[in-house]
Amino acid sequence: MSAGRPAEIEPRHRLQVAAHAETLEARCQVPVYACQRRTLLAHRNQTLTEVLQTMAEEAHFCGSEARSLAFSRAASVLKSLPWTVRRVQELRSLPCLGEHSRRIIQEVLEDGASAEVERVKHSERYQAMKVFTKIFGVGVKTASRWYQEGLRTLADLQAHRAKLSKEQEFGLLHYDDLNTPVERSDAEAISQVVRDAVGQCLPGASVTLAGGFRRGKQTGHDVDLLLTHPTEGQEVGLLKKVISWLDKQGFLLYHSSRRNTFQAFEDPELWSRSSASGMDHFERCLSIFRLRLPGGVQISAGAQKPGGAVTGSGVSSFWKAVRVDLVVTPFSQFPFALLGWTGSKNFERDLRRYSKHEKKMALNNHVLYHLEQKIFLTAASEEEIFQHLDLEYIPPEERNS
DNA sequence: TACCTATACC
DNA sequence: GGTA
DNA sequence: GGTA
Ligand SMILES: Nc1nc2c(ncn2[C@H]2C[C@H](O)[C@@H](COP(=O)(O)OP(=O)(O)OP(=O)(O)O)O2)c(=O)[nH]1
Ligand SMILES: [Mg+2]
Ligand SMILES: [Mg+2]
Repeated sequence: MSAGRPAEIEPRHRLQVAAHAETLEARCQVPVYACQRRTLLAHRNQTLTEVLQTMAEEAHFCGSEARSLAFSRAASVLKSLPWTVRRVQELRSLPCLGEHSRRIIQEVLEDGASAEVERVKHSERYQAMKVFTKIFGVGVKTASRWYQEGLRTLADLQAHRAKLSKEQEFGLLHYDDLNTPVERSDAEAISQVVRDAVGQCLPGASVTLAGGFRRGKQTGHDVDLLLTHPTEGQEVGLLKKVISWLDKQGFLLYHSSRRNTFQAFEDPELWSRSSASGMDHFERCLSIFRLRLPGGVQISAGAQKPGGAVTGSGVSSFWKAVRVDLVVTPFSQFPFALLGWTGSKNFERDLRRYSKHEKKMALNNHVLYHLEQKIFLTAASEEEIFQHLDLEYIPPEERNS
């Protein structure tokens, strides 16, 4: 003031929060692919990622998969940031955040909420679609058709006597259980039961907890388990035995096995499968476990659910239904299966997109193939797959993209 | 304007 | 059309 | 919806 002119700006003059964010923004060049980023479960932009995920879900409900993907990627980028976004300017150099995502973020930063997101959340269609798609066996198409027909609630479905598939019958019967978060302790209990089964069926075989729990999540929508045996070929036929053991012991409410006859392909473009030759390797089972609850615990029952006492809601059950995915894999493919089944889904998609576009390689749950050299790249661990792709290794806990 | 992950099975 |  |  006494000098009669603005002072030279020194670092100590800057607001620390903004300065910090700007420094980080300038220093961090956020990569476009999720598989190049480290994304922990706990992050600093929860409110913003939630609104973007709502937009992704709404797009999904409208059948706009590409739009859904775009909002989902935008959310994923914010999850990986080492700072809390406080001003929209901090988004300048970030990938996957375009006009629409920025506008929504700006609204939330300035007003605490986005009018558009609030409208979506309160819309009749969004709410009904959410209820219907939470039924196991019901996707957007079916939910959308029911909504079109004027149905809005689970009670409407029952009254309307809507035609249901076997899966949907099950999904409706166990609606509450299957939409109750699975606890890590539940996942561990189920893993142990499967370990016991596997120990009986094939000594030496292993059981590995994958999916969200391997990434460090405390709860999940299901339990993903990988089975293998260190001697290639020994795993053939394992799933059938394990299912039969579990069923005999009364652990299974439902199971649907699929023989995944995926085979090495001669023609690179033809990822052929050989149904002939009893060489069907990959075996999968989507099941619903009957998990015993510690004494007294109960989950409210919807319709007439066969889990304890009878009738009405708030009725005591002595067990709950839990979705369990079992996958048997030959030892040589185990690292690919583990990588593929650990997720997150965003991480998987970008691993595959990166492989194709940056490395001219094709990745799936079984193999990594070099499209030009026309060779399969073998791997004895997840680390080796990242090495083939010239990617820094990202541990499971940092794949929560 | 093309692309957006992968893909067999129920 | 739905499942991971 | 966002990127190349
Ligand atoms: N390639 C591919 N992998 C998928 C897809 N959906 C899921 N996965 C993979 C990545 C997931 O982490 C893993 C297990 O799928 P889940 O649906 O059980 O998800 P996750 O365990 O991550 O979360 P959850 O807590 O079970 O909801 O399988 C998909 O559409 N494509
Ligand atoms: Mg899971
Ligand atoms: Mg699963």
